[in-house]
Amino acid sequence: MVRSRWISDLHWVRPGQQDRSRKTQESLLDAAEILFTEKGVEATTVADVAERAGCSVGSVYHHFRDKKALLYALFDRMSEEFRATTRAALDPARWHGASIADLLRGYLEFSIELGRERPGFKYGGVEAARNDPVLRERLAELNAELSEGLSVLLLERGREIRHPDPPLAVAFVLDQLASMVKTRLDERLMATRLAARSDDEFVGEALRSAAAYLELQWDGEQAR
Amino acid sequence: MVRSRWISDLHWVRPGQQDRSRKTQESLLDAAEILFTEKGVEATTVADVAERAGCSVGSVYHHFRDKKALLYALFDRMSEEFRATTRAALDPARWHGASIADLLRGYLEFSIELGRERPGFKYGGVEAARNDPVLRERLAELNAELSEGLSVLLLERGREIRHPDPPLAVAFVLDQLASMVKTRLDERLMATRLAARSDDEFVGEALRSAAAYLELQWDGEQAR
DNA sequence: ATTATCTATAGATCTATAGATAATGC
DNA sequence: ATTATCTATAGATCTATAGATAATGC
Repeated sequence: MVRSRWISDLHWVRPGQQDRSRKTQESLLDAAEILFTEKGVEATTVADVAERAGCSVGSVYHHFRDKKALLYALFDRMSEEFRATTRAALDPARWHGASIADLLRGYLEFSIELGRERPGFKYGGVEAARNDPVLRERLAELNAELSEGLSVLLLERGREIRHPDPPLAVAFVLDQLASMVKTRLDERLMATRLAARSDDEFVGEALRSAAAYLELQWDGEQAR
Repeated sequence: MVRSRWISDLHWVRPGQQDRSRKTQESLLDAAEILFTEKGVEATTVADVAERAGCSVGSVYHHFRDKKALLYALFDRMSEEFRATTRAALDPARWHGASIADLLRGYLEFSIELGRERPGFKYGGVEAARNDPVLRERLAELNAELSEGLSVLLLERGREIRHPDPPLAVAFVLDQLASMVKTRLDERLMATRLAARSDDEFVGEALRSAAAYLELQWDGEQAR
């Protein structure tokens, strides 16, 4: 039986068999991650990616069936990293004894750092995914996983919340923080009035806002 | 002296001299607004715009020097509408006697409605502007104008605010509401957990959050 | 007579492939 | 012998123009 040289019939990626092959493939994905994020997928030509990766156009098509396969492979790679990072971050053992305020601070600092380190992530994921229904769907799943995990951790600490509808309040506050981080990380958005303030100040006010909205009570208060 | 037939040397738009000319031009801008917003500027071809507007490609180039001129003209048209609408909305007379909560509710309902009616606006303006430095700059000015106006109205009512730093708090809360509305209006973003809730519930919680964060006090409380 | 529109196409740009050349590892 | 890379280019797509045709308003 003749097996396809490609991993998938839909979005073919050739599995590299030599070391240099895998290296080239990684360079291509690295180049694509930067260019796709900076200029968008459409505005980036296959020649741009090849040049940045230091190889030829022909090489790109040796590894990836077409431009879309390159995008999908990049998305896969980023998904895996994102998933691994958030799973580690959500590990309950890591948060034993932490308050809601601790959790939210951790979440904020985590998302800001992730977005700064890997611009491709921003918050809410690859810009590229916005115009492709399949990727959009998968992106939604990734974000849902993070949001779910955080929700559970927060609701376990529901005693701290005096807002009359904790599930609604938790959903709201997570959306709120995510939106704000996303806006803050996207330097292409209009410079908002808050952009001039430091990250510390931003995180501080965001926490103050969340605490006030959730009507958090700390342990001393619980006994009253 | 031979005068250019174009309004500007940079982004030429031919001033229509017959009625049907102006009509075609409007149809082209209408078509561009929809297509550019739905698919993005790059993914939209000049032929797409012409077809949607019900005219030929040649006609597009009779009215607009090139594709970029069409984008700029569209941006101009939207800027003017946006400016007129927000100026009317910010008219101090309109808000005489209103509390901060009234103002914020007005702002939220206004932005949601505007974004729904004219998808090109969303919140924060034309998607197209994101990849063009000139438009990005002008978009920032538009948003700054709205944000400035709102800030003034809110700070005039500073007595209601018990947050220790009212200017910071107002900047923060305006950014917060803008980010959330933008996220909510962009159906291409991942379906957040809040997406299932009604607009009323969304506005209600957003106001509750803003009031708690600003530590608003109403008149009855001021006297204490 | 002038302005607006259409059809047809030149020219530029980009994706993807064919075929030749170089490197790797059994 | 197989795998990876490069060069050169065919084919598709898109922008923009040239030149012919139709509509408008003095």
